[in-house]
Amino acid sequence: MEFSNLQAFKAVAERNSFSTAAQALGLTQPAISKRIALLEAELETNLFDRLGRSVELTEAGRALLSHIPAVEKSLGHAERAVRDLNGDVSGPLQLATSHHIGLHRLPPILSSFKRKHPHVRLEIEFLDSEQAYERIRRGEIELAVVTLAPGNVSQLDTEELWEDPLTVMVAPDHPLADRETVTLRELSKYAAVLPGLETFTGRIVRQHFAQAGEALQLGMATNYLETLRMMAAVGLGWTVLPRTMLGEGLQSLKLEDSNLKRSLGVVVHHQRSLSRSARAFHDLLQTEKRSCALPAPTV
Amino acid sequence: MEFSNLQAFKAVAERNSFSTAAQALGLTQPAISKRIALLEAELETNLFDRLGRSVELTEAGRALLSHIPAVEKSLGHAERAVRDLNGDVSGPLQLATSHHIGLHRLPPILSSFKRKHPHVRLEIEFLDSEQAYERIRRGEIELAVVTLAPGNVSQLDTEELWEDPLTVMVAPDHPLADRETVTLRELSKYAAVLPGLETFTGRIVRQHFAQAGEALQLGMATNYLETLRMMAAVGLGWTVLPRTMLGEGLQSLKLEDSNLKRSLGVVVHHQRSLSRSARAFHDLLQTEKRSCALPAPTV
DNA sequence: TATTTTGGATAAATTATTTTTATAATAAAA
DNA sequence: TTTTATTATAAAAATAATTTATCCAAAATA
Repeated sequence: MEFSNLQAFKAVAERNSFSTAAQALGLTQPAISKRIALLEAELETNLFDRLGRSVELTEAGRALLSHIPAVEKSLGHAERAVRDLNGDVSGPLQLATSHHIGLHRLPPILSSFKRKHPHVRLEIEFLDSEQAYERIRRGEIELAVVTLAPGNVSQLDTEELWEDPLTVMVAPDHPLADRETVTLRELSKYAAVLPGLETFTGRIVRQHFAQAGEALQLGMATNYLETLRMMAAVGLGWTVLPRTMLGEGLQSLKLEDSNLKRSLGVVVHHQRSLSRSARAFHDLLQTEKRSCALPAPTV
Repeated sequence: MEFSNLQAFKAVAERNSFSTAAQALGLTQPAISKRIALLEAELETNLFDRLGRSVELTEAGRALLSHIPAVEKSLGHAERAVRDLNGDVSGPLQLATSHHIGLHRLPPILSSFKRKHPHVRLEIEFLDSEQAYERIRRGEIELAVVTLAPGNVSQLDTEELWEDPLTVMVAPDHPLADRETVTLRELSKYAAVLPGLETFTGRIVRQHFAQAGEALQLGMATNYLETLRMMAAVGLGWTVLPRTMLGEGLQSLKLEDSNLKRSLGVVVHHQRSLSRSARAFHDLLQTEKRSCALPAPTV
């Protein structure tokens, strides 16, 4: 029971005529005859009585005709459901981000998105960058706004949204506090509090020291930058934080021989297609990036 | 959106694989690829993400899949409705008959039919034979059990069920009452009460007289045989009635030179197919005819 | 990292199906 | 009876679907 044959059947039933139905469908009369014959063979019963000059539904034909609207309706709904995805954006949006980005970068974007697409239910998960990468890879989350890994990562597409300069920070009573500039070697003499290895930020700093052949005196580590900042402020050691987090109780030290930075950006799967809501969010991020070459907000 | 393509889509979605879906449907993998491509072109959207080794529904695909059961259901119902016509007989049965047949011949058949097919709603219409013929011809009624027209009638199929011998009847006080036999010429001298021209019974009698070149003295006519019988009984004239209606207050006269008879039978359209209930009734009539070569019931 | 394996896409050839053209058959209308 | 209108049918043509063979990309394996 192909749908096109049912349509032919309906056209004939509505006109009690094969030939005018054929005209209406832009086909020839024998084509209609064949389609009806196909249905009749499939259902093993006649659908029309062939009276001399016209044609009339049989009992079986009437039974079938009465079900055509339901079939059309169900098919119409199915098509509608698919096409409606191009209309108003709705449905859930699974989004991962870091506490830091969620706190300092995303709020204006989220509120603008919520205004534009009020029917999207935002499901935000706070994760380390690496965890986020892994969940995107597995398709468990559509989109992440996190610290980008240096270099390319297989199966993922990334796009930088913000350059986030990092800077060394110490408490005002730290021995290095009044220095204009410091070297990595000098820093390596003092205790450090840094983000864990499972964050790209932590890896960036460590890699930097490793390349210079300098060791690190690691104190306790946490991935939550606000906490890190607090630990540095109470004097547990020097740390590296986004310059934008500079503020009361900490002062920044300029590195003599290099500068540190990380990229914040959006990560998606390279093959999986995005849901409408994810695509909308992705698009919004890009326009924000272009329009707002503004300085990042302070803490 | 042909149904077979939707089935292919469903098969792929259930397995996240084109090739195993192909196996399941007894087709090759490229055939499935093409069917999915057709759907995707029609809906102007991808239904699957082609990940390296497997395949996964897109948002559009998920939307479509959720509607497949409804489509299957509506199509299943349609097919079911047609096929169920071969099961239990039900629905309305439009049947025409004459008062006489309805009163004297049909009751046992109707009750047997009702017992066999309790779900059929009998819609009986009492009509003159000619009216019944016309309504059958127009397809307004499926089946009639009436006096059959002499000879063939275009567009209709008839089948005799009972031979109904007719006889001349008079009241006991009629001048011809004590005669053993009468001739048409003798009858033509007396007033007659006969069924109208619109009944075949009336026409049979008139034709008989016309062939013999004899005139008829017609009194008032009615088509309702019971009334005719009453009129003859009270002395309004001689009449012709089924021999089975002979009884108190009337006596029959044997015609010297001929004998009159009519056929009672069933009439259907020669091309239109009968509904299940009509076919069942038609079949029952034929078996009754064969089994009951019994004498007809008396008044 | 290189190689093999797996699964989908694609092109060409083949096969099936559908459609058309032309004609027959039939019944209704003139 | 002839004409006309309608569907059925056969053969040819056109179209569509399927298969075969091959390619390509991504994963798995060595």
